[in-house]
Amino acid sequence: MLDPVSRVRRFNRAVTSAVGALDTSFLGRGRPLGAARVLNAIGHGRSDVAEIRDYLGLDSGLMSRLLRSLEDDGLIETAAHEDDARRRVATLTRAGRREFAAYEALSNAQAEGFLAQHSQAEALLAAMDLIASALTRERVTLDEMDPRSEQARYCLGEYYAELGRRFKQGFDVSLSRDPDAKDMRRPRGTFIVAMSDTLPIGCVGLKGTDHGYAEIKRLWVAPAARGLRLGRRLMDAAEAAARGLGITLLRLDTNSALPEAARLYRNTGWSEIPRFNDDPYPDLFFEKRL
Amino acid sequence: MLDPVSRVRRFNRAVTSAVGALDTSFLGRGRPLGAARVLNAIGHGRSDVAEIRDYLGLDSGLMSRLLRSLEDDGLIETAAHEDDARRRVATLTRAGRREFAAYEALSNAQAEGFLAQHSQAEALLAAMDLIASALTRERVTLDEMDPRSEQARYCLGEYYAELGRRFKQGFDVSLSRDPDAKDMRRPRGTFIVAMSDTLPIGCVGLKGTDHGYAEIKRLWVAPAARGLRLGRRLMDAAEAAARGLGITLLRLDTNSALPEAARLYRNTGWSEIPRFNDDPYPDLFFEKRL
DNA sequence: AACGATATCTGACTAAAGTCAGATAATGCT
DNA sequence: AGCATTATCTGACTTTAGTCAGATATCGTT
Repeated sequence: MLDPVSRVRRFNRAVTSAVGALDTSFLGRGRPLGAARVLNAIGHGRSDVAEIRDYLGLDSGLMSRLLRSLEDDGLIETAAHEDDARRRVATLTRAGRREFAAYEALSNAQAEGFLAQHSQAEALLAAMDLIASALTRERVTLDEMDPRSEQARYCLGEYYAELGRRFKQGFDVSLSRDPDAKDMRRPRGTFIVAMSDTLPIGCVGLKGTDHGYAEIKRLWVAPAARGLRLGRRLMDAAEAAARGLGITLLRLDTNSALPEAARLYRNTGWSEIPRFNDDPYPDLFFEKRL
Repeated sequence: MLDPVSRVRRFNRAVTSAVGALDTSFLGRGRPLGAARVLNAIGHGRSDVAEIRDYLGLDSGLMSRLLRSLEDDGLIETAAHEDDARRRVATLTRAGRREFAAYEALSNAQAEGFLAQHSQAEALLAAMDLIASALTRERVTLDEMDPRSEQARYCLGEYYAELGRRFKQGFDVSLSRDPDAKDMRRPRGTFIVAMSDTLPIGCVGLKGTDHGYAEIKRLWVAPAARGLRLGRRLMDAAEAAARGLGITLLRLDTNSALPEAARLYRNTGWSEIPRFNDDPYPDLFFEKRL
């Protein structure tokens, strides 16, 4: 009754019946599931018909009919794409926005109801994040973003908070050599955020310098996404970006309070070097030639 | 992007598409999903037709047709129920058992594959247990069981292991006043196990004594099921059982290293009393008059 | 302008799931 | 024995989802 496979299967059973209930809640507004899914995809900002079709995995004939039925109900309007008249874009009408809002309210109420049942919501949410990340593992995208973007700032905030917990003396960004955002933008460097669905779950910065090397900074993976080898993927992406920018030498600093990071560096071709800056926090320094 | 409701909804999206994949894997054997679900329900020991219908939420006409199609394929046999000839019971034929085993193998392989992708399987399993318990919360049953049953012994083992972790000096059952199994059986007492699906997730013992009171022993809730107010449900059930046995006074001992337990007792009408035994582990003693 | 590629739409289909009104037979109760 | 109730089955439907082969219009390229 305790072997791992049984536990996964128990989870599958629990979730299958819960999803069934979720689907029927989508049916609560007298519309077949397929049409409801298309309406919601449009409401969530997917306007391109081909994109929706791809996202929902629908046949083009079926997709076309679902669009017609939503159009007949006065919920959406379609028009030719402005750059390419073969493609169509769908937008919600006023009635469609109302209907979409009703679906959103249903979904939110359902989620709130679930949370309200549970007295330790934070543990439950952490577990949900972990599982959602594991399930969407192969759909995690690594996107170059501005280090000042909302997603990047979220990652950095979590990163600093974690350093604060893990360093005995805490962590104060202002004492550390905080990289300038412009050093982590092309062409000097870049900043990469790992996105799972709409949630940022990791980041890494490539910071250009004037000393003949670039630095890797702010490598972070959300607790809920650990174990998916995302750190390695982020490092690979940062190195690839560095190569693309013509950078041939990378350096980084880290702290022995973060042993999993040092392990990753040692396993991926980095070698330890003497201290190369006077930042008070790091006590380990690495270099890698590309 | 971080509010609890969004996190729940992200989980729902992740799980919905994963369940879709799980469903299509069930289609891998050239049988419609409905028939496959009925076959699997029978394979998992649900023989009563009405019970399967209820479990899968099927219309009686549809159910009947699915049974016929499985019968035509030679996978099941149906017969009248021995107590009530209106009801029918379904059993797998030899070919049906083979087919069911093939589905089981598919499910197991799928679960194993999922675990293998993840390098921190234990954290993932703990998260799955937690969520499965939360989702099946309203389907948790409290069953009176023999304290020597497999489920009871599993709970007790976990309970002792947890005491070992939480007490500074560890925990050795043989030093404690281990209640005799027969004191936790009717009519002297009882033992109640909380079952979620097939997994025991909590227990409590009611131990009869010859001193004019009964004792509550071995209250335990699995870590994955905390926050569901299961401790309170178990205590309520134990008190109800005590009332049914004509018991009017309950006592229990506990340890201040288990603050959540003491909080529960104080909030549910128990009052602290002086030490009433010489067990080395407890340092807090409670009493409740029914 | 011609031509192959692409995006969508339409018509004609099938499979699966689900609904509903009886029919049939067994049961429990008076 | 009579009668309402219950469990299942059957026939006749509808809805939803999905498939596939063209038709139509547009695009990019030559």
